[in-house]
Amino acid sequence: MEPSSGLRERKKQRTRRALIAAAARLFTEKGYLQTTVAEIAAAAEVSSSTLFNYFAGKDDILFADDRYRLDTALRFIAERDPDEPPSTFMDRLAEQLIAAFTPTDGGTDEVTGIPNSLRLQLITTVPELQARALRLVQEAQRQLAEALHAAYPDQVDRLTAAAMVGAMMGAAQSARQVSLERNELPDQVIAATRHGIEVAMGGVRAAALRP
Amino acid sequence: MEPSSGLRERKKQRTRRALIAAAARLFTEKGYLQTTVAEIAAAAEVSSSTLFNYFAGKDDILFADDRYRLDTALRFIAERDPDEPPSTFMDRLAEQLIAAFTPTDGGTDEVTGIPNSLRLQLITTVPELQARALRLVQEAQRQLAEALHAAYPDQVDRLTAAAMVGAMMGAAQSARQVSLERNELPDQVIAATRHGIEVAMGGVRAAALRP
DNA sequence: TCCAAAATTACAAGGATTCCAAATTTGAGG
DNA sequence: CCTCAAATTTGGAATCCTTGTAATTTTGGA
Repeated sequence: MEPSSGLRERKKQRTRRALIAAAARLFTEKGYLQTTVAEIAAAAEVSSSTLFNYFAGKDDILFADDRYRLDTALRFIAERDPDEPPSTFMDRLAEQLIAAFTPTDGGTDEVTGIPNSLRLQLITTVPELQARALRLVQEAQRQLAEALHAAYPDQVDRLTAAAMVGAMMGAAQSARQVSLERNELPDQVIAATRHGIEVAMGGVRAAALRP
Repeated sequence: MEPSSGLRERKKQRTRRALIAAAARLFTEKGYLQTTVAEIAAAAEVSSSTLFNYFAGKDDILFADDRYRLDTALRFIAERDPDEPPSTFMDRLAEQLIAAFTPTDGGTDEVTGIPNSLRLQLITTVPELQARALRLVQEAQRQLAEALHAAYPDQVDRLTAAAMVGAMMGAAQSARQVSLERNELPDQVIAATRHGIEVAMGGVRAAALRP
């Protein structure tokens, strides 16, 4: 029982990547709605049944690596300096979130190899995918808030933690959206996101100081 | 051509209400996923085709009145006292949003007659409906931000308006969610929402004062 | 009463998703 | 190398949502 080495495991990873790659290619060529699950499976040389073994649905293929991103942020919170006060920590977390929101540029996802531009275009274009993305963000917020409370159990109660995370993420998203709708350049999108978080930070800092 | 009186129009409204009522009843009795579109149509004594004439999809039936709620908030912004400064206006808007978030209690929706408890339970339970609700919230935020900017074109730019609305709504939602997950009473849910908005207001007020 | 517009309907088709049982492949032990 | 149990894959049926179309019915006004 080799958990991460055996042939079986390697083959599974290869199939998984093949499915993601096939989906990305077809979505780019024909669009999301015009691509059928059967076509993706065929392009990856597996049956449709197998596709559903790997992903819960057509939309899940695009969000295959989301747990990875979230884990990065959760680790950032968990591994904080135990002596750092909440107020300055929130400032650093803000920077971290800005970085996480960055994938506006022309790169490709580290884990899945999906071009960020494709993902972004699909999320803003296809209602079904926008909805999926929003659900993931909400779940991420939940966990971030929980981690924040766990990091400062005596100084930040669950409710305040949720409010702080919600304010930061909500402001960041809204501001970012405005910039994206203006078709601004990546640098400007990041600046807009930063501005949004900065607006929220006014209240977040105050909440972090008042235990 | 009587726009809102004729028999034709009245009959349409009746059919619409019948569909919503049938859906609400069946969702309550058998659950959302277990209820088919055909069953809803049959219970309302129309064909499935007609159901799709009235609603874009099964999930839309539950959100039939959302435009109404949003319009209320938009009117609140549009009809502000032209001389009121942004900072105090935002305080009043905050109260307004808390009220809008209130439907936690045991009442039923004014427009559709759907019990708030049913809607809330379904939204938190069925992923598809949660996603739909989140998309509606995002769209509402967009319009609120636009209205806010329109109300104070010289003092609140679009980006800051979006950030303010995003922070308030994000914080309110997150905090409310925590309270709901604890199965708290309506009063406590409202208090939690208020707390969330209060956290966000710290930054929002500052942004409203800095033109 | 008669007509044109508006609604409703039946029906077919396409596609996502679930389920299940059969067939295949893999890993490990002998 | 051989064999077997477990893990994977697969084909295919079945259900349901959703869209599109063309026929039919209903409605309001002339």
